[in-house]
Amino acid sequence: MTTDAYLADCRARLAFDLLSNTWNAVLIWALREGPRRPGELRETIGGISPKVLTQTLRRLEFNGLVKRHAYAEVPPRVEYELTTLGRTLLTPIDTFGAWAFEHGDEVMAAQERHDG
Amino acid sequence: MTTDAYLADCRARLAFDLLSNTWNAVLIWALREGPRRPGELRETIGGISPKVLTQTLRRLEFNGLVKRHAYAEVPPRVEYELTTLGRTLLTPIDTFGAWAFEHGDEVMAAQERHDG
DNA sequence: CAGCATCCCGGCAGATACTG
DNA sequence: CAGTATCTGCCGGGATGCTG
Repeated sequence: MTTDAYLADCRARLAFDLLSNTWNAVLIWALREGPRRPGELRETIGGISPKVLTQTLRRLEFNGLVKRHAYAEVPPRVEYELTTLGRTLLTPIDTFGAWAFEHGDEVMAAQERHDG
Repeated sequence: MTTDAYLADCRARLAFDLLSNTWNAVLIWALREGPRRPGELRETIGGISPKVLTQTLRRLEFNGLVKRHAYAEVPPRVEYELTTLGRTLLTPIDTFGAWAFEHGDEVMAAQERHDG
């Protein structure tokens, strides 16, 4: 354990706030192999509306995790790419993915148990 | 990277949903060393209201991450404790804590940059 | 002390329609 | 195709007061 405290105003909170949205982690992961266009992202992810996609990407851009590239063409072309900082989140995200892969069943079982 | 895909309906979403609340990760971390009473938790964490504390603990209990022990005493005494499943989340949480410790400044710098 | 009931607020997300 | 504007609903979070 590297963090000795974890309180209300702890800096560690920052990392969770970054991924506390429905799509943030999904988009970072979808961008892991390089620049992608919004259309591509919508197709590969599925279930995300164009508005929410833009909204989420801009939020990531605001936090310095994603860089936006706009090309003056017709029809317009835009690409989003992970920044160096954004790329450093891939490993932590994968840690949680691995956890879910291993323990997801237990969580769902507990949920169903408390339903009845 | 252990997860090959990360889409809208991916199981990895489960892990982020678990920690997508303001206090979930904070409470798990605060319980890492053993059972704690609500009063203790409020004191060590700070900035969380009694209602939200109970609300969050019950949510964790629902997901099988925390166990609640109630003792029939006067005044009433209650303790919350991490389950085996809940304890498996400590390492992933610490991964993010370490990330925030290392990259928190960069995120805050990016935020302030996009403000002006 | 632990916890519930109530009311309120803000942000995320979804659906839809429209602009360049 | 990319993005915006608007409206809507929902849930988490906070404040307050009351009960056992």
